[in-house]
Amino acid sequence: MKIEGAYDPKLHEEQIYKGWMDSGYFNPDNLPGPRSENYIVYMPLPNVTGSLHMGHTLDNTLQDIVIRYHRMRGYKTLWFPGTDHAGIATQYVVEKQLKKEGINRFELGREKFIERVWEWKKEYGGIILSQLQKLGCSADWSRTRFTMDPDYARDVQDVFVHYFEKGLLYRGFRTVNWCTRCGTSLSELELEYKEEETKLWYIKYSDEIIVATTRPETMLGDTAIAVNPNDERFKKLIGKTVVVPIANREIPIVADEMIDKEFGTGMVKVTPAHDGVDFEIGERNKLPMIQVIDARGRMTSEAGIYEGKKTSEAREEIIRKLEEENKLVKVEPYKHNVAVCYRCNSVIEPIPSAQWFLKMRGFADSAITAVKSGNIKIHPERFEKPYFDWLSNIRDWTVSRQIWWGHRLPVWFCKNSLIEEGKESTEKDNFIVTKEKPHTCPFCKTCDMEQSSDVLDTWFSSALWPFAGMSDEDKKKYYPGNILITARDILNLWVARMIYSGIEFKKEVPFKDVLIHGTIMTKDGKRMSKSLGTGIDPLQYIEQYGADVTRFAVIWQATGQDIRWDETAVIGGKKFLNKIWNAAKFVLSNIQSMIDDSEKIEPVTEVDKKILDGLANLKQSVTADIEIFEFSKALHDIYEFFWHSFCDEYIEVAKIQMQDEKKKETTQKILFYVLKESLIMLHPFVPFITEVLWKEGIGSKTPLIIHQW
RNA sequence: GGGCAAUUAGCUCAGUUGGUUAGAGCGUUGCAUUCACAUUGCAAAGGUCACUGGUUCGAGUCCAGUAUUGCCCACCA
Repeated sequence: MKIEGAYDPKLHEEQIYKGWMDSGYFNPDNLPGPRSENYIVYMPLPNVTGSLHMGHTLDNTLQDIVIRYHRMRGYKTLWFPGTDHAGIATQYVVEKQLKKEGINRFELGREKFIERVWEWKKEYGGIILSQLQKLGCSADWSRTRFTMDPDYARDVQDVFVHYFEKGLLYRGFRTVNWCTRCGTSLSELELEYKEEETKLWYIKYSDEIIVATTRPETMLGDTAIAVNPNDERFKKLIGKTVVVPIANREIPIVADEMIDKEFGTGMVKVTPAHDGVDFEIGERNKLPMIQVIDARGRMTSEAGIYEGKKTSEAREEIIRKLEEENKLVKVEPYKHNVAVCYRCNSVIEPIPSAQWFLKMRGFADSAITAVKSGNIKIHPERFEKPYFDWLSNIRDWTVSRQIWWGHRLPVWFCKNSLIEEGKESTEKDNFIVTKEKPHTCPFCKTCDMEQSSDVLDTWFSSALWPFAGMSDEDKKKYYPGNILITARDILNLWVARMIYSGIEFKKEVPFKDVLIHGTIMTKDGKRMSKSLGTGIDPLQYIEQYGADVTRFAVIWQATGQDIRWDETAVIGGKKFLNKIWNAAKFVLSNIQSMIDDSEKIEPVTEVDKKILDGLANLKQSVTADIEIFEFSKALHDIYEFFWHSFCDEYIEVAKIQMQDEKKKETTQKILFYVLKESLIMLHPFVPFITEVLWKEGIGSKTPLIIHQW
């Protein structure tokens, strides 16, 4: 009983955490008791480049609550931690580092560059995980995985080969979203949109044909004009041809349902090589592709005299030329969204290239069924709608990336039958898919084959997180999990992909519940962002007030809606911890020896009865609330009970009751009992202070972390 | 263009299936107390529950519409 002074988290948190680590109780294999039932959580992978922000703090505190609660409830609990290699993001970070040294990755070469990334990972890659430990997260760190670990990589390659052999993965030459800075393709989920003030140029192709465009420079790659088949004005034009100005090429006029009669003139220039929609129109109408912009964002030789110029330069010159030729009939100011790379913010250029695609229809259906059938429940339910919408309209997923940091494709090309660049075959006539490097080339029988230089989209590997890279035993024992807790922005990007991957490879959904929590924003309702300088650093709170206060402040506000961060919740947390500490100090200094509370306490007075009833009711409601993920409500209720019912009312009366020899013993028992039970209920929320009081105040030999709820 | 959410005390938010004087944290005001805690206690002030209409004996709570704000999705070039 050495609870003295005021509570100082700095004196305890590190030591308490070490005690937990040493106990081994984060690992389900070390937990005492029968524990027949699993409770498993797969941590949403933080990027290896990450640093703890408010989003992580909320997300991981919630996960820690469910883990700690179920551990105390006697489950075999396992929280799988790890980091994501975050292909583009990490490559970008290391490239910036190189830039400071005055070199770029091409000068270094692929192998040396990857070595540098590994070095970077070794030095900084553990930061986010150690920050989660500071927060008190009770994940099983002995099972930490990294999505580029050898075991993980092997599983990723198996999956690739599996998809290919099932005919679900194909190579195609298509117009894809391309980041000219990163030099890679991107999936639609990796794009962000930025509003841009631009112009809509009306260009006259002939007297009858005028089109409106925001990108005049792509006209050099036009291979058709399209109109809506139901547009009476232009029906007579369908099937005729027209000459593209400047390029002087004859192109057909085609019909396509996709064309909006109301927009612009109702006629559209079709550039299959440089626009996703146009590519599809091109496919439907069997139009050729003419690539006028290259992978670096410069005009190609197909652009004639504009070859080598940046698209912006080419645009200006083309507009000038059109004016000279009287082909520019109107210019309107126009506002629209341009796609930018989610990592480097560069404008996305759709260009045609050979990529690998995963057929999504079947997977999407299985992911839809998993939720519709109730095998997986999404909370709150309203998030089911965007999930279904996205999966219903899904397109094949571009899984290849032209960067260096990532899982290299297990694809091998014959060196002697390589096909002209930009015209790669989509047939299996010059490559094979296999995990091991082949001994002899099946095509030319002489070369030693060359591995594809592409790597996989990062999400291809994170989609396998609930099982990839685990030991064979863990794969059997610790799948499926129970719940996935995350923010809404990765519901499709990641959660949906884990669901169908789990069904495909484990024949069972990876978790039963998906809990989507609110997003933490600034007090003004702005998104917290490092680059905008609007972020609030949770580490600063942990440093100043301790992890418990930080967790308290986050949960206190996490009611399910988005959170406008309220600084005063931190003050509230700090006061509450002080209250807990002092109440414990009072109770423990007013009892002579440790009380055996195993026998039922018989209340003597009305207040005795009231507090015991209150406690019993609280326990019931808190338990129920945690089960339905109402963590904030549970915390508010404990707070209310502990502060007002216990401290303000009971303890005050107890001071008087303890003067009376007839009531003294019962009062002491109740004080002790209510304190103990309160610590138990508070533990998942504020684990450090409760464990300190449990160990040093109550003097329990077994830690609170495994004490029965 | 479509969808979702929010609008309740000065600030940030609760308010379950419609039912007596609408709650909390922080802040404000007054009083008290060095007896676990001034990181305290007691008390108080402060709200036409965005607006309009409807259902009902009764609505912050249900329905319709309006306004404002935020988020997401979308192939209007």
